[in-house]
Amino acid sequence: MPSERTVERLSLYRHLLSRALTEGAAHVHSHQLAGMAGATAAQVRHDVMSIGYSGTPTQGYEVEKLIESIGEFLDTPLSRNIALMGVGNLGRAILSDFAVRRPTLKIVAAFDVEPDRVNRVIHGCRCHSLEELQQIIWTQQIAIAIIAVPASEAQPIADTLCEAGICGMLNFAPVRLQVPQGVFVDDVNITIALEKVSYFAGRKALDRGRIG
Amino acid sequence: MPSERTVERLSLYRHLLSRALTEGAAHVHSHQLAGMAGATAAQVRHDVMSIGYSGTPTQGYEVEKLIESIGEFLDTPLSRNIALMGVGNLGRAILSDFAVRRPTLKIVAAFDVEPDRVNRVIHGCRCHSLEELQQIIWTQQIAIAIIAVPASEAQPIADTLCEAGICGMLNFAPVRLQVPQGVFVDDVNITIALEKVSYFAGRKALDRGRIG
DNA sequence: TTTGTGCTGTTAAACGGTTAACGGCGATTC
DNA sequence: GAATCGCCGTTAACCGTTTAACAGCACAAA
Ligand SMILES: NC(=O)c1ccc[n+]([C@@H]2O[C@H](COP(=O)([O-])OP(=O)(O)OC[C@H]3O[C@@H](n4cnc5c(N)ncnc54)[C@H](O)[C@@H]3O)[C@@H](O)[C@H]2O)c1
Ligand SMILES: NC(=O)c1ccc[n+]([C@@H]2O[C@H](COP(=O)([O-])OP(=O)(O)OC[C@H]3O[C@@H](n4cnc5c(N)ncnc54)[C@H](O)[C@@H]3O)[C@@H](O)[C@H]2O)c1
Repeated sequence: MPSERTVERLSLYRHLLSRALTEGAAHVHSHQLAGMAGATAAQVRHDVMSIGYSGTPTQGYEVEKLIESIGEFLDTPLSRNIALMGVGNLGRAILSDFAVRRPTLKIVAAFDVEPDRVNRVIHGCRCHSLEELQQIIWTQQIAIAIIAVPASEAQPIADTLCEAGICGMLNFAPVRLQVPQGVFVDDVNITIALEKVSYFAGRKALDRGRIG
Repeated sequence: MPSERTVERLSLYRHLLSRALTEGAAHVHSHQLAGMAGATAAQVRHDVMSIGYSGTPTQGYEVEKLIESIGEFLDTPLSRNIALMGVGNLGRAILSDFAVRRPTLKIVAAFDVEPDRVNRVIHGCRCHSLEELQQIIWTQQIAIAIIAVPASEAQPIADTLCEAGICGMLNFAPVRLQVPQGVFVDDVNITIALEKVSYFAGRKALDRGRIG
């Protein structure tokens, strides 16, 4: 039962390792990976141990094998298919980002209410009307949804998604969604993140004598 | 010295309280605020105590006063002015969001290298060339920056910002930035967030018998 | 005025996560 | 082949955060 933070780090490790692999690295030491990830060597070793992989002394971890082990641990029995709810400014930005990069997860369907968006292909992803939601989620085996609709629509959309059998959501709307147990929700709130940065930047600046 | 989590919750409280205020609520109880924020009543009381505000028994917290107290605690001596680096898909989405909503922080200047974006006003925010960076950061008293440039440009941009005296950054590029001590960086990585959702959604679904 | 109720403020305990320490082993070198 | 070095795996301690428990008080009702 790993913590959320541990899962986040493992995901980060995998991305860093994939990049290192393309740069020709066959082995990495715990302190090297820690340096890339902004963690400590002890934490890396602890995380790696928790997924059951083992490196060798003096050689470190085999990059390819470690990537594979993280995948076996992180990649769930759920399908990798994602639905995007709301193809507005943020939704289109996310689609464009996924079109360029190729993560382990894939956005296979988008949904919107605007008639001029429905049935169009945006950044390689088809946009559907909400009536098709249930059927497409079933046929495409979609388990995860990204919520990028206006705040007032977020809860109704979440309800619909839960009824359709969605298991997890990444919510960008500044609302705390009410979902039944068994559905996982993670919030991304840029305003809160900015206020956090502002607070700690101010404190750090005071310590450094930049201001005050 | 509050933790990052505490600051995030305080910021969330303030937004919830502001909304409650517009809906006519003059007082709130700890368990009510906890319900809105997805926390526990004990945690709310603990957080409120940490900022030095006190409510009254049977009445709870005065919404307006509590908002004010959170503001006195969170709002740093830093100016509320933010710079946006990179006016691409994500940058424009963020600008449009800030143009609609009115948070405590404000994006007062944007920067890009594309000639057709420079000197144009996008969602009410003027886009400048990088040559003007240092001067505008000084004259506009900008302390915080949002990084929405391609991954390959993120570190150079971060270096430039640090030299210009920026105290904090919110980084959307999938790179871990190297910055001097005294500069606070927070990362928002959508891919990692999605993988986290996928992992825990899969686990929860297993527990609920939705799959497997 | 007096009593009762339910909330807050505070302190303490429990929990989880991070960090440190150390034994063991593989590789390398002499 | 032996010894040395350095890194990994594991356990334990430490620290911080969350959670719980309780005393005190303000308001309402009688
Ligand atoms: N733009 C950003 O950078 C940003 C940042 C943080 C949070 N957010 C949040 O993300 C959400 C979307 O932001 P945006 O800037 O893309 O807004 P937007 O208005 O540009 O886009 C919203 C889209 O959702 C569609 N929509 C409306 N109701 C719908 C429904 N019931 N079902 C499906 N689609 C529906 C609209 O047609 C529109 O295309 C908002 O809640 C916003 O607060 C945005
Ligand atoms: N689009 C998303 O939803 C999303 C999500 C997560 C992360 N990201 C990350 O955010 C960053 C931006 O994403 P995007 O989709 O907006 O990319 P984009 O290519 O659409 O926009 C990047 C912008 O940065 C500008 N730019 C390039 N070099 C610059 C420099 N040196 N200084 C200033 N501006 C410069 C470009 O001209 C362009 O306008 C990327 O690192 C991306 O990986 C994007």
